[in-house]
Amino acid sequence: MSSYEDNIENIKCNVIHQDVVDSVSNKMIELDTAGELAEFFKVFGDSTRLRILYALSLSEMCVCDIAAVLGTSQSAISHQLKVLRQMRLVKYRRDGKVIYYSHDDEHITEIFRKGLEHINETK
Amino acid sequence: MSSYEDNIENIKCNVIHQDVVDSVSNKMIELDTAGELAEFFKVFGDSTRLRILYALSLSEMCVCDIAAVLGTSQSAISHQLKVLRQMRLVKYRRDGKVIYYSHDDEHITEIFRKGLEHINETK
DNA sequence: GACACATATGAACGAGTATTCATATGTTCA
DNA sequence: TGAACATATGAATACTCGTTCATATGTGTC
Repeated sequence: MSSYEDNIENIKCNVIHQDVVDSVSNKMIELDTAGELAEFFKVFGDSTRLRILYALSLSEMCVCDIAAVLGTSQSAISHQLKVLRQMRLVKYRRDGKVIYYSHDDEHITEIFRKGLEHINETK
Repeated sequence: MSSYEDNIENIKCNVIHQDVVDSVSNKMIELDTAGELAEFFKVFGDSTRLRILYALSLSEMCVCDIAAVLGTSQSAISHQLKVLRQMRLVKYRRDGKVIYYSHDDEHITEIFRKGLEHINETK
């Protein structure tokens, strides 16, 4: 049993193909852009938000109605609508006490469709 | 100051438009499906995974090369590749000691493109 | 102005998760 | 067989995030 502390530095990961690494690095997405993109997709990564977006693809709706359809508390819906608003995925209009939400992005439906295609294919 | 404990039940959220709620409920996405879809999009909600997927869209790569391009530890990359594998987003082939990863889904590029369109429009 | 109601929001709590560290597995080569 | 290396993985830690609870804000009505 030899002391492995001496050469612990050797137990690491080396670049195998420098040409591939260089080529990919040049065309690589910016770290900031990847961050923004991740933030965007993160919004779709929660079933409550997903269902809100789906419901709104069917009809403009007020907060109480969304809560009723999803069977979720008004507060939870409201918190999530704030996220969707900040991501510019939904817009709203006020009519008296009631606030109506609707989609604010034409990509949502397309992204949904691609996602559904994926999970249906891999079953 | 009256006791509000008596009618605290009244402070709640009521359905405003029963017709809309019924109509949307009928066409609503299944809870299970929404869950699966959320799990799928959750994968795109992390910048490390996003950058791995982006890198792989440019070229098939081994784990060490991916780590080099991203400037991340081999272990972190390996953990995330496991997630991507389980989601059937990447596949791999072994060549001796080296394992090469590549895309396993044609929807990835499309979904990326839609996401980028969104964040570019809302700037 | 007082009340009812639709919606928003801050704080707290619990659940989930990305990374790190240490180590295991699997393969090549001598 | 044993050293070297590419990759995988379990456990621990730190951080993020969704919901709940309590309450605030804003609007219409009497």
